[in-house]
Amino acid sequence: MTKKIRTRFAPSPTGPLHMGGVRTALFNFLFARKHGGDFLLRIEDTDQNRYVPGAEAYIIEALTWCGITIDEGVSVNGPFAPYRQSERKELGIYKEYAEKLVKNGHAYYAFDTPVELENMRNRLINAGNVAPQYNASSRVNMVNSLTLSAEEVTSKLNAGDSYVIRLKVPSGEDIAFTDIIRGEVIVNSSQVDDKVLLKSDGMPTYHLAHIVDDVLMEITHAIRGEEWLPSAPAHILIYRYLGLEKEMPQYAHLPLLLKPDGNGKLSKRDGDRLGFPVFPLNWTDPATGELSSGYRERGYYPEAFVNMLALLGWNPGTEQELFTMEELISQFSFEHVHKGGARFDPEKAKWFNEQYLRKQPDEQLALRLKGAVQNELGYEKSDRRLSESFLVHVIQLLKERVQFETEVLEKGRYLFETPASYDQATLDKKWKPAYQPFFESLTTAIKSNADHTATGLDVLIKSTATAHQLKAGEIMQLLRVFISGQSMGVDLLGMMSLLGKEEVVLRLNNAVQMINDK
RNA sequence: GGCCCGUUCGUCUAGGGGUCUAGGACAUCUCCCUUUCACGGAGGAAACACGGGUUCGAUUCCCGUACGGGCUACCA
Repeated sequence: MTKKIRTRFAPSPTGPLHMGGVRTALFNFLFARKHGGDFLLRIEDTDQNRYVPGAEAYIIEALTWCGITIDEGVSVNGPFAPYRQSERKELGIYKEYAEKLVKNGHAYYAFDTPVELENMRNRLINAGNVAPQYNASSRVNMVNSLTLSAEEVTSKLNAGDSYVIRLKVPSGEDIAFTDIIRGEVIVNSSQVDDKVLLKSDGMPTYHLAHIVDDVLMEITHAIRGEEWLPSAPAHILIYRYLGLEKEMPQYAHLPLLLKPDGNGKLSKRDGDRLGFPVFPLNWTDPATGELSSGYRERGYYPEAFVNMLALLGWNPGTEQELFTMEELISQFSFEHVHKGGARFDPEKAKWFNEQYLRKQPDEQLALRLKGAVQNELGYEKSDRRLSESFLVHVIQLLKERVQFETEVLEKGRYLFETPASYDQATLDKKWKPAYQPFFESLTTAIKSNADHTATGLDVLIKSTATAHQLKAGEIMQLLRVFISGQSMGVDLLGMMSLLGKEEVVLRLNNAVQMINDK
């Protein structure tokens, strides 16, 4: 009988969810869905000092925005509730497991004060040890249930002395485990310190908590970031000492997301520095009021964001680049997850958005554009520029020239507003007084012409040009500037047709007026 | 420093002993399309970190070196 696949994303609510965290959640989700399993969200709030209000809600909102649906967890509950470790602590489960380890001789009470720990480290450093550890060799000099008599320990415990429970890691023992992505990993236990399992405030550390919960929640695959690889051997040991090796999930350590430039992993600072979001959603730090921008507010489609993220460290083994969530689910596999870290490229992220923008139906883009136009330009409801036909036409003119919906109005402002100024460089370069009669008769011609379609205008402009012994090429650029104020932009004829006869005539008159005034 | 993990175009990556004259995408360059700018089309430049093995043959396997990353807390 094969167990039902169950994965979990278990973030710590210490701030907004980093895009690397979203990717970890995504891979957990994809793997679970692919195998018809469950995906859980567990909140690992065991560090009360780092707890940030609002972070948990942010995480849930971010995952929801991404389309990463949760089967069980803080937001939806489930058979293994509660899903918040601070609440699970009340169940006494962590202490129970920690004490079980003490009883079977694989963990011990340690009463050392912070000062004593500090002294120990300094002693070791002075002795030439670069990385001082609380381990098999140093613990013999410390205040713990291994060095104290049973009576002393009991009396300290009864007196309510502060203590932690540490894992008793043996020395010189090879610990091997199989990582789904990396294969066999072997570490000598001498490299592992006696990790704190239960803190003096009664809270478990991550090391103990994730194991207890993974077992209790019947997690089959623990998929997490590479930063956990060095402590994985300690986790293996805990499972072993708990007699739970058969229940141990398979571990998969994902490669990290690296900075677009320079060295190191992607951090919040890179976003500020290079001008791209590092977080899925906007986040305002409750303590400092500082705002970190999110992909959502930048105008990214969640589908584009997720697609981009999926391809950072994973590939389908084919040349396909655009995936729906369904396709990601059906094609995801650890065999195609990279081992090396992936440098994040903000340019490619934009490209993904552009691809998704083009897939949007014109009518929907127009509808959303309407909201933006109303907001910014505040037209009357009956204004022609708010009509669906006008807006859809705007979209058609601009759709393939932008990467974000917000750019439509930004780049196409002149489709809504009569220009207040004209591109001087083009005027200087192209304008000749001799052209004036042409523009005047073109204005008249347009005014009296019934056919205001792009092709109709094309014919009209060309014939008027011919009548003035001009070639179309000579005046087109000027016409563009007169109509839009700018030297470049959307298709000129399409733009004139969209604007309508009245507006075109108005703009042409304004332009000629402007020339005369100079 | 120690330990662990990694290393194919600038970037994300395909490829897992002969098919590699190393494929795709982003970015970049050139040309075409075009009234402009884009889009689109065509093309170009661009990579197996290095040194040893193993092998008839290594981008692919092994070992070193270099480089990069992570970890080295009563944080996760």
